[in-house]
Amino acid sequence: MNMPGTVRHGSLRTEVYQQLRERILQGYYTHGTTLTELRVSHELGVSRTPIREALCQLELDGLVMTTPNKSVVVQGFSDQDILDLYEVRSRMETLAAARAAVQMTEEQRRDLQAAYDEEVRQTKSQDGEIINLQNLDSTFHDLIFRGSGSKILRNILMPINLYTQQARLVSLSTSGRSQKVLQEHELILQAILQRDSEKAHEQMRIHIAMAAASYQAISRIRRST
Amino acid sequence: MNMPGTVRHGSLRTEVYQQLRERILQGYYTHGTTLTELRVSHELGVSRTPIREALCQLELDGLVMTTPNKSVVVQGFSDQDILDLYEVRSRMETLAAARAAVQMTEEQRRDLQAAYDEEVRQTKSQDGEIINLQNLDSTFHDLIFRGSGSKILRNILMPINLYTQQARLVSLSTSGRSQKVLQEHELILQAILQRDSEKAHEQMRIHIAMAAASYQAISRIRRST
DNA sequence: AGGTTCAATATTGTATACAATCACTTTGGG
DNA sequence: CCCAAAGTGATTGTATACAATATTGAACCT
Repeated sequence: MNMPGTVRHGSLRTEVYQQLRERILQGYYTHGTTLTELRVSHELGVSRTPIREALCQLELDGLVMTTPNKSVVVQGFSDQDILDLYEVRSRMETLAAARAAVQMTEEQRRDLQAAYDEEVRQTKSQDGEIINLQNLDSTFHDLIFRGSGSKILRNILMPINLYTQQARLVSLSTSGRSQKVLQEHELILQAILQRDSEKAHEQMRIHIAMAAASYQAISRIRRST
Repeated sequence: MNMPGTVRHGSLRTEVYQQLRERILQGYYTHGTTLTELRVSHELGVSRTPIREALCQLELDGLVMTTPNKSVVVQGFSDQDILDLYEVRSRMETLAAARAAVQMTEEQRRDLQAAYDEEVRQTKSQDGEIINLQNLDSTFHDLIFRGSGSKILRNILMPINLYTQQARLVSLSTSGRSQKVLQEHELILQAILQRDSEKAHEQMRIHIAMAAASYQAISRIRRST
């Protein structure tokens, strides 16, 4: 991939995978687009091999559909899919938070606190880009389900967390939402630090319900225009 | 893959993926085993290309861990992982069942009924192999989360359903469990056919709790021997 | 004119060749 | 004798060549 100046983390395959995922999630490749290996290969400036491997992974994510001997077609997420995503997240992340409150190591607790502090800093500063908040939000949730001590939960929530990016971009760009996210995160953090499973569960439920409502409100407006 | 007489469904990649997944789930490749591409390539009699692609997918499933320029190492599932799996399934499949009760089309309802009928037939007949019941059980659950109308739920539960195979093999081999599974499935089926979301939710919760308890009891015995 | 067949072309599926990287051994110096 | 460093073998990462399959379009028949 022709990106001089950037350092390659991991293999080309990984990079292509992330690149394609981002392009689908951000709507660059829309639903129904057929991706021929050669075309993508030219677009990204690498050979077909890493492209194919990345597409295999996207297939498992459900972001593309592949049928043997045919080109892969982009699936993407509809607004309804995003809402379904919140429904699933509500059930899974509440579980993760409840477990994290009990299971997290001291180091993981410190990391979570640090992630929250960074969120506060970025939100206060005027040069806080949306993209930063997006990533910090993502990291906060990431730390929690990593701290749940459940490999299964981690495996399920990791991709879901990525998909949520699409919704975060919309959600966080509305005025006031980032402030609210911060408050909700604080309550979750407190509950986890206090090792209060039930409270962590409940605060996470509220947080995700709020996020879902926020997204729904915006997508309704967007659709009517 | 040198399997004369067998018809190839889909590509080599898919077949290798399924083969490797099965081998890991059935404990042929145990936790910590390093899989070099060349070795697997020789074992299955295909070139490295489809092997690599299959390994990419297994990585996303969390069944193997890959680090750049190093061999992939098998992760597999511990007993604790299996129990965590039931915890997740309980939350996700109850949701799927509740949604399916309302969302399923008439055709999907007929298919579910047919799947249940087949389970009854196989359970009654003496030549009912465990492997058949395993697959029928899997199919029953598959139909439900496909009928939930949520792409996200489907994407999450499909791999989980596969992983549950490992637990089903253990669980269904205990005397009486298959009869109980049948009864529980009947109650779920009824609730869905009656379009009773709450009942479907509750019956699914009970079903999975029973399965979890059954697995836990067995794994405890197995560990003590 | 419309449909069908067959050939040409494009695209995927697989194998292999080559480059980059890693792990291990062995050799040279202190 | 021990440690360091280069070299060697093994293994992954990438690219490309070839085979199998699908798609397209044009010519031919009805």
